[in-house]
Amino acid sequence: MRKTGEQRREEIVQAVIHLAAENDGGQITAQAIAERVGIAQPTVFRHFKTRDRILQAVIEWIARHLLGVVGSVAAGSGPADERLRQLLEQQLRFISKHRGLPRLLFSERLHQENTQLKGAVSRIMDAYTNTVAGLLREGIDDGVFRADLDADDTARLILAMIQGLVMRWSIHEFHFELPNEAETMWRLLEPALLNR
Amino acid sequence: MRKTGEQRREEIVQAVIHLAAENDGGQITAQAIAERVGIAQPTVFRHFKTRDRILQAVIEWIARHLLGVVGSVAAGSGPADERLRQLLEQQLRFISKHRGLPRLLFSERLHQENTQLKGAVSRIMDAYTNTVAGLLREGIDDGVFRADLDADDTARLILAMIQGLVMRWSIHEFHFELPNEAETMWRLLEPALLNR
DNA sequence: ATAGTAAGCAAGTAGTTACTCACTTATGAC
DNA sequence: GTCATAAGTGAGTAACTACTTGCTTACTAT
Repeated sequence: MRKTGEQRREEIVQAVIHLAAENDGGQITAQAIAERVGIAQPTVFRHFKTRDRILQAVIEWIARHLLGVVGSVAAGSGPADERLRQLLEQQLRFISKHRGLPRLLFSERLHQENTQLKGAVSRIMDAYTNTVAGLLREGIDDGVFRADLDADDTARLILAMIQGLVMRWSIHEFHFELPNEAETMWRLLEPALLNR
Repeated sequence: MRKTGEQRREEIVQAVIHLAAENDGGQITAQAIAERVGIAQPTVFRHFKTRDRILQAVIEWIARHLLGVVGSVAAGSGPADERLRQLLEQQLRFISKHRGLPRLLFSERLHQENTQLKGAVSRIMDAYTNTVAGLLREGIDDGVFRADLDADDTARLILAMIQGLVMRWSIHEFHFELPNEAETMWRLLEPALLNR
């Protein structure tokens, strides 16, 4: 009876995220989680009834933090194009500090194992898209972005680019600096988005 | 002794691709493969020594066909921008006919289980990027595409966009027409790539 | 002090997995 | 015809999985 349940639950969530970041083929099993947290395997199930509940808590953690970054940058001040650029960079910077995130969010394994999680991921992606689309609409109204942009389509494509980029980073075992890619992305996006 | 080994191996590869396309949570196990092919489970291992060998053969099949599409369109005639547009559409059309492909190529499950496969996926992505980059360079030389484009960076981002798009399609359980998205993509890409 | 509560554990269970073994049977070459 | 070869099978097995059970121990409120 060393720590409270809440502390342990947080530790377990963090353990899963760290395990996902390790590419040594280690699976995210109750045993592996327990070893990482420093408790016995059955104790894991004292804090979460089932493995699915653990993954659910992990997705919630990711959603909270990932959308937190996006939201705070998008809601900032300054011209829309500058905020979008900041959003890209801050997002990539955050992900690069939490290597487990893409492997958890985009692993089909997880989705196959738990259909509920697929819905949760969908909802995160939708919220993300909506935030970016709102930022694009602001920019269109202000005359910064091209008037003929479809805000939703464009937001979805920007998200797709980030996803694909992060996946390449993950497949290449994090061997390049993810935040640097924000500038590369912006070089492609700028002439596509900006008015004139 | 109904069929030859080669026939059975091809059937097994196809079974895996079809199993991956099913979103009912079914796993790609030797048992599931055997049932689909219509043989006993141990017979699967008569044709492939291990499960990894099966997945390797599957990745090879995917590489051959996926890169076949890209290569034939890229090597065609006509202006580079038209060929790139065609490439996007044909690529998405091909993937939409083989729903299992993204779930196999991008599933972390596969990568965690077998590091060799990760390399194979990397190689497919590199070959893909090189083909697109070549097409971009042609267009730049012909004055169709902007001269200040970095062909490699741009090719990687286009691939990333396709990957992210296909992933959204997969997460949304194939509920939208993938090939239609080629036009949406092109609307964003055109002003970013074309000269003037 | 003590009683209730909640965290902890050792040992076990049932299910699933990839893979093996000993054996049978179909097919094609001669 | 026969015989080597290779496809096929039923019946395992060892390893791993999520999860349970019964019991112990630490902390807290009174």
